[in-house]
Amino acid sequence: MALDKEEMSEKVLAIAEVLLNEGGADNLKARTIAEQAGISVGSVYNLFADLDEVHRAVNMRLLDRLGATGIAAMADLERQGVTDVRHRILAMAAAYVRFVEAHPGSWPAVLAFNRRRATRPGPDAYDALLDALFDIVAGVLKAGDFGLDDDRRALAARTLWSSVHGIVTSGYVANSNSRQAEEIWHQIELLVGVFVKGLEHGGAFAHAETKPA
Amino acid sequence: MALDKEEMSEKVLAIAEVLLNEGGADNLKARTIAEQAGISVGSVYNLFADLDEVHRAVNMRLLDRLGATGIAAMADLERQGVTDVRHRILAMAAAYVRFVEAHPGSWPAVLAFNRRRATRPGPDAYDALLDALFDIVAGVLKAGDFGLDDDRRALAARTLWSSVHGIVTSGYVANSNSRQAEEIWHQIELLVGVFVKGLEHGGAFAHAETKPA
DNA sequence: GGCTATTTTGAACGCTGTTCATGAAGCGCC
DNA sequence: GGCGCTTCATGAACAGCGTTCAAAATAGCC
Repeated sequence: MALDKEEMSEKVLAIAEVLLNEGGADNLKARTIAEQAGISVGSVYNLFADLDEVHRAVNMRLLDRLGATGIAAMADLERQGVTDVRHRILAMAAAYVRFVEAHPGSWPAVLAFNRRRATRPGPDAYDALLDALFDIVAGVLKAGDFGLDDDRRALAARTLWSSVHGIVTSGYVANSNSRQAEEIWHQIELLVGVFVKGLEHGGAFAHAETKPA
Repeated sequence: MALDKEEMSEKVLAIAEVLLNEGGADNLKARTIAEQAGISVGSVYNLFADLDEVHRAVNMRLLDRLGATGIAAMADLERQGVTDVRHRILAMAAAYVRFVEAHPGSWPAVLAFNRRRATRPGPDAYDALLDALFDIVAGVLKAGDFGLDDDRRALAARTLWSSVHGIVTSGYVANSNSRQAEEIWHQIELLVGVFVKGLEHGGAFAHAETKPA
């Protein structure tokens, strides 16, 4: 009859996700969660060490889902036979933008989340999820033949990711006007355009080219 | 003898900046400010409407200083006779990175700061400062002749800014290892390299090129 | 001095995250 | 059923937060 421990945890996380999405990190309150889940405040702390762990768990779910939609977008292109690198990157970026738009409140919370209390040593599951996202982008870059070694391609993937990420967050920190959505997309189109063109013309090694002059 | 109202406000802001830098937004507490400034809690609220206004004011000071260092970096290059666009952009980015590194705690607070309580209509002083930063970048792009009209160049400036911004924040959200500083700089070098190369080869109009095919 | 306007004050309010003694509920065993 | 033991849910209680506001102190003026 009563919910399992794990079921209740998921219920709590679902509630937490809605709260985060509606009002950001400040809206994640232990008493609200308890009330909506039909349990007591103390029980929340029985399932999770503190609210930070709840927030962290919600973020991981979001990152996980983002990765899944990214892979799905890739699969779609594969099915359609799209091989053009620029198009594929744009499709990835579009998936990212859609995802962020679908989570207007909780995505800033994902970004602003400061995990300074984690155990010091080594990368955690959080970083693992981010790496998985990088790998997807790196896979797309692999398709285009830019004469990049593995290290340089991975660097390019991270750079591209960070840049798109910056465009999206810069745009959404401002106002969520309808014009902002256009602005974000224009920036992404320009970025991907110059990025691909730049890679084609060896811009990734601009430093080495300039030096011997 | 006693401090002027404005002097006290500046003292409060100086204290607030230190607090933000040391412990982020959570470390900005009314009672701490009052204690360190030698006044009572209520007096803080006499100078500022609430803590958000204090935070906002600190952020504005930081953005102001960032703009000043950017202009100073530009002037340095001018004096040295550096005209190469790539070098100038890299110098700008370097100034930005140094600034962020100099404010490890308060810079995330600037970015995460959500100004949703401001009066709805129109851009405020906050946006004006950000626009000033954009203009600096746009000025650098103007030097290079990429065949861009004003709108497109402004878009490219915003894109470049957002991308660098994304690289820096992505890098710093992770861990502040010494390796991270290198990673950030490698990403910036690659970004600027492909960006300039891409602009030189008309990558900013990749969409128009691809369509008629 | 006295009178008024202004400013400073800190106790008090309502909210927060978090804890923990208390009690209820399950469970195996006789 | 009765009993001991463990496990878990509970919500009052605590410390801390931002913010307010009646009262006290101060400043300004005649």
